[in-house]
Amino acid sequence: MAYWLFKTEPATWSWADQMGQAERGEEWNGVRNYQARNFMRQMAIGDLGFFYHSQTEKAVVGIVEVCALSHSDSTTEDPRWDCVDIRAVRPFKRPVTLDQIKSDGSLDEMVLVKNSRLSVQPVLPTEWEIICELGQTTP
DNA sequence: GCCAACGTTGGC
DNA sequence: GCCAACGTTGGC
Repeated sequence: MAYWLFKTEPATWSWADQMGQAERGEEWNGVRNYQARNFMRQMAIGDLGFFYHSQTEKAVVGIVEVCALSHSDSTTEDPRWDCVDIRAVRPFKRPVTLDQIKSDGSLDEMVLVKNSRLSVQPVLPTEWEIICELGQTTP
């Protein structure tokens, strides 16, 4: 099983919105970047991901699970763009801020730090554990 | 609101 | 196939 990170502007699609979809899950559509798309194509059912709020909040706020494999993005006719579906698993007891991640020392190699613009990213198992611990949340 | 970083587009 | 121009994103 692999770990990922999904980034969103909370004003557009927030953790509350995602939670509202409950078990059904929701398309992670709107991605128009090849790297991000390719990561989604690699995802398997049951893979876990961090849900990250960019801009105003800049924090990991919850854990999601991939519940549908990559398929065509319903928001475009362009056949190049695919997306997976994800559903909320649980919120972080305490959101983990970008500041915390940057000052931790052991998370400097995270894509979130090195390439802040990539909206779908892989996360290493060690990074997953550290951030779950910071968020006081079971991995 | 600014700007750096990065990705995409299009002309050559 | 290269590269300049442009657009977008996200942190500050």
